[in-house]
Amino acid sequence: MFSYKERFKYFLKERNLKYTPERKEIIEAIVKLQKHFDAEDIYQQLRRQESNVSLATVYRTIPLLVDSELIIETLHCRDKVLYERIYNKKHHDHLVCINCGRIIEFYNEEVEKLQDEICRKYQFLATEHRLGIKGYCKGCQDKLNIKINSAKEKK
Amino acid sequence: MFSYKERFKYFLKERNLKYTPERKEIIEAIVKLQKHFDAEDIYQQLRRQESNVSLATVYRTIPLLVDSELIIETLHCRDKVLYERIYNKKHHDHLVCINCGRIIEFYNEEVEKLQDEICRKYQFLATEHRLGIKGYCKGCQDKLNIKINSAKEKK
DNA sequence: ATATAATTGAGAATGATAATCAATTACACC
DNA sequence: GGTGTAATTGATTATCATTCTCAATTATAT
Ligand SMILES: [Mn+2]
Ligand SMILES: [Mn+2]
Ligand SMILES: [Zn+2]
Ligand SMILES: [Zn+2]
Repeated sequence: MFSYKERFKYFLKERNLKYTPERKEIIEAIVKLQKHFDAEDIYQQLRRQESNVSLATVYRTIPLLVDSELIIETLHCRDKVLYERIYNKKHHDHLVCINCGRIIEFYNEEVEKLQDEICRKYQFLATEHRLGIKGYCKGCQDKLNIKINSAKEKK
Repeated sequence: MFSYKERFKYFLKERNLKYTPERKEIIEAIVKLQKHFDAEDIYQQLRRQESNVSLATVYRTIPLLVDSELIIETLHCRDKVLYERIYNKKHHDHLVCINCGRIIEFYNEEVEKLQDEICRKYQFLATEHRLGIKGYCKGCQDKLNIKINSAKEKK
């Protein structure tokens, strides 16, 4: 069980790529980031930790992090691509509230099994899957009902 | 059971929006389009049918088509948003080949049921879901195996 | 026919991401 | 520890899908 940094170092060596200070700082930023983040979030975290890595380098490094299976692209949200760490983490899918943006993570064994079945049926070799359910979280349902009701009352 | 055009007309009236020649031509283009299309595909279809509707109007009309539940956003593919018609069509999900871009559609009743269950569990009110499985279609698996093998042989 | 709010096309703006390029640097090898 | 070389970087520019602006036009209710 290696750390993110060790795993990234190993991945780079494997490909004859260099382990630069910039890449070291980016990995350090990644492990500090919360659940779902985009390129700009990585950049901001770098600033927080006194690093001057450029945004261009952040964008250049993301594919390396994806290829090394340290992070994965999870969602598209407001025209931005969101990533999250996956190394040493369990796979899961997402419920996304279209009102407040809240993201609920879930894992369902049966869904996973059914997906395997579907892939077998179509002789499809899956590398990744994404189940995203959009709608309203409990909080927003309540909020919006209140609005609908008061709107009706006013009528 | 209304036609796409009738439904769109009705939707527009409901919202005090105008049924313009441009919107008529866009609806006519939509029903002629194949499975998955983007804004540019709509624009090209308009050209084919001798219409001069601008791309700006296409982009402006897409949200109306989505709101009226005639089309839905299905996939992000190569930084483009793909849509497909959903009116009078069965819901389905997608297998996408990351090598050749082929899209296989499937429907699985059990997956749908499990999703309802998951939403109940989290008191989540779903408006939409999307299950996308990425990987290699049978054809590409074969092609790539050949490549891998010949690469190994050369070594 | 009139009034008015909605709609349009053309072009400019936006914004995330990718590409360029000259200067720098990691690191394998001696 | 120096050397050579291909990889890397930051700064800048380019890309390109999508949105915005605005003046001119038009659908539709009255
Ligand atoms: Mn997640
Ligand atoms: Mn489809
Ligand atoms: Zn919410
Ligand atoms: Zn394929």
